[in-house]
Amino acid sequence: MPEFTKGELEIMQILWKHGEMKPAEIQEHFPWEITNSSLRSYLSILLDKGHLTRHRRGKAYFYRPRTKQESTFRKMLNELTRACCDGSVEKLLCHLIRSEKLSEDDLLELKRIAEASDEEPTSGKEKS
Amino acid sequence: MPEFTKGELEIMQILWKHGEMKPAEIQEHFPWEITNSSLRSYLSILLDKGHLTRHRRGKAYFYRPRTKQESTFRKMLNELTRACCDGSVEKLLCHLIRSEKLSEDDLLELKRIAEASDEEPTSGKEKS
DNA sequence: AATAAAGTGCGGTACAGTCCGCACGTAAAT
DNA sequence: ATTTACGTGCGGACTGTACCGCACTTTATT
Repeated sequence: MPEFTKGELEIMQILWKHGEMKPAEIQEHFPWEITNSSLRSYLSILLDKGHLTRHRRGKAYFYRPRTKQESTFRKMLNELTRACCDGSVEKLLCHLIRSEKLSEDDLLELKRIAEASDEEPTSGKEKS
Repeated sequence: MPEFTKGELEIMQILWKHGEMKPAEIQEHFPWEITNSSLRSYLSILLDKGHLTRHRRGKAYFYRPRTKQESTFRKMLNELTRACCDGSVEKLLCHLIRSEKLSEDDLLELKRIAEASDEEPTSGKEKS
């Protein structure tokens, strides 16, 4: 149960970004060509799964996300960590830093964030 | 084309960890109950997709990963970043740090790694 | 009230993913 | 050479995903 299929995830992204939309609007923002029909198939599946709500306004339904981007992020991150980093967040960080995805600026930013969070730990999990 | 399906990814994990195994061995390490038959279905799919090689030893085939864990990591990370962090690695880092997944020790480690990579950038991507 | 435009519900096809049984091959043991 | 144990190949069933057309409903327009 990988939370979302490819198409479903696309829709969630668009909705997370724009907040509330009707099918035709989502269709316009969709990253590839798709008919309104297909799009609405996804929408009703997401509705069934409980990831979306909708309510009528005018003659169309407007869809709104019920599942938070944040919680999806965590699930995907957990999966990634489990699958490719043997469940270790440390390995994840190492991979991340060695992955060439980070620019010089990112590294400095990272250091800054780490120091800030280190000094003022608002949500740090205790390990010892 | 999400690279691997759930079942396929499980097998890749096991193989990444143990290096080379025959079906019966993989089956034992599989995280849930599955028949040898089903398992082998996955294996032949992975073989077709080119993610695995196999060669006979005794009367059984031994399977070995052809696709690297590292490259899978990158693809999954890209997808995660795109889907939940608007494509920004910075946001990914923020999410990560605020996600309560990191312990105090992790943060210190993070700072250490960041400093090390900062001083000796072996694979840093230029941004400016 | 008739029409046009916009939107919905429903159903349907095609293919991928998951799961399995069974007949056949192979190699060692008797 | 026959049996037994282990392993493989093949094909099948069932479910989910991706995708779409069409008939119907609703609202605004004239």
